[in-house]
Amino acid sequence: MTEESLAAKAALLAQSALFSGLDRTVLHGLAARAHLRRHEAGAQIFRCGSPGDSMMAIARGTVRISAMAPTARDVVLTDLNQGDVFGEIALLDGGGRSADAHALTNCTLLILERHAFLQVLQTAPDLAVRLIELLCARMRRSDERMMEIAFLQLPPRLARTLLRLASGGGARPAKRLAQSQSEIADMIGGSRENVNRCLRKWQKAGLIGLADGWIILLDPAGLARIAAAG
Amino acid sequence: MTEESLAAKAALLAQSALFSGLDRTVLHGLAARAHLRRHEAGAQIFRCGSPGDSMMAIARGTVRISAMAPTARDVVLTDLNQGDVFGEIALLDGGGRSADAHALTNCTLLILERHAFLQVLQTAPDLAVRLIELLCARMRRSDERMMEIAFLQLPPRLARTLLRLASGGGARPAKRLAQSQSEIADMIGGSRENVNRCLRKWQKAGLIGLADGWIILLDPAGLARIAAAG
DNA sequence: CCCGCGCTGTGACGCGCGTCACAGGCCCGC
DNA sequence: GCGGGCCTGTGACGCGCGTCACAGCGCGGG
Repeated sequence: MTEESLAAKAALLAQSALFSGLDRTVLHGLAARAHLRRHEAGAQIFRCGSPGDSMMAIARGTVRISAMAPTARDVVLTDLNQGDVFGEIALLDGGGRSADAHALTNCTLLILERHAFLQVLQTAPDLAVRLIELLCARMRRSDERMMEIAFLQLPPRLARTLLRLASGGGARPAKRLAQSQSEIADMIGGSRENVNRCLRKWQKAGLIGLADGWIILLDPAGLARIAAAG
Repeated sequence: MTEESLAAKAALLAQSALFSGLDRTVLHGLAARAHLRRHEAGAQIFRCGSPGDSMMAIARGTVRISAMAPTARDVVLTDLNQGDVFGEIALLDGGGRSADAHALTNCTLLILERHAFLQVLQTAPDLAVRLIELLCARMRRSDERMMEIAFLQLPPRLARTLLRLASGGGARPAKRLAQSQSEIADMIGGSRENVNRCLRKWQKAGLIGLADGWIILLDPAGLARIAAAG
């Protein structure tokens, strides 16, 4: 392994929220043990249940985490981009993967193996604290998601998702969303048809615009009102 | 604070999976900073959204964690007993409580404040690793729960819950469950009426027995088959 | 003793939403 | 230009399940 590739890997690691700002020696310790892997668009990265003894940080590209129902339809849990990290749960407790991951675009990942990672973890309390924070954040998102699914009807779930896509995705509140209606349906665990009906109703009400496959948020406050309803 | 109460608190802490087996000095460090609190049966311990800067370990009694819908009905997330620990998420990241907690029975809790806990955490890598394991386990349970809610109809959810109550609750697979049908309905996020209908159907099919408010598991394998179905 | 209250047990009804079926528009490759 | 994708758009239908309404039952208290 050359010095350059080591520095390059360290730089890639430092891009992710989990590792940024860590001590240089820790970063280099991780980088020395990490290796790169590429996946083509559409390729399976891992599947739910398979043994997982590594975690990944995304160096380039986007990865979709999804879960499959025993029967047919599956739900998109989240899409991850450069700097995001995934697969850490299976790595940490040595269990199987709890979801599927596949590459949405061509992408290159930094792979950290379990035993190597644990070695570094022992010597780096900062890293442990970061991990704890990461897991807490994951817990909260997961809980929130669960509440949504358990309590909310389809329209409020849809409204929340539109607002989330608008604010979370781009730099500042984008108002135009590119995702297809069936993609959105998968995200909220609903059917494409009902998403369509709901969107058209909101279009007629002037809350959103639909044109060229774009969804344009005209009245975010109105959507927020729907999102808050039972 | 007397020596006795310190040792007593340390002993109580050591009962919980999170702290058991930790270094004595760490345990005593935690115990010195912990204090006891009692709650009467039915009392609210904290509510969702309230600022949380402490975590609790249960010294005695049982605590119910539940989440309320914006509208009326609320779901029981879990019931915790002696040795279990809760409220750690809010403590760790300083955010608000993500659920409600109230005392099911009279109970006494060991309270650990945020700043005190973080102090100890800095100096105890073992504790950090334990915490990471705990959070991973929570994540997995939470994910599993989410999948259940998202994908399964009421009958398989009910079957899973019966089996879980039977195996998780007592020493070895208890076959008689004491919970009322409305309690079970709250656990699975369903209506009391439908739980009843489902149970009676299974009774007629010989899978379970219903007598005196007890639910008796006659054919766990049969229930498992239902639990596995879509 | 009787009233109230919490539990169980059942029928009727309605709504949300998944599913099927189908039509039209757009784009890309042969 | 023409066929086959993938998208949007809509009507019809059915099922699951929540809700309402009500009846019987055991138990503890005034």
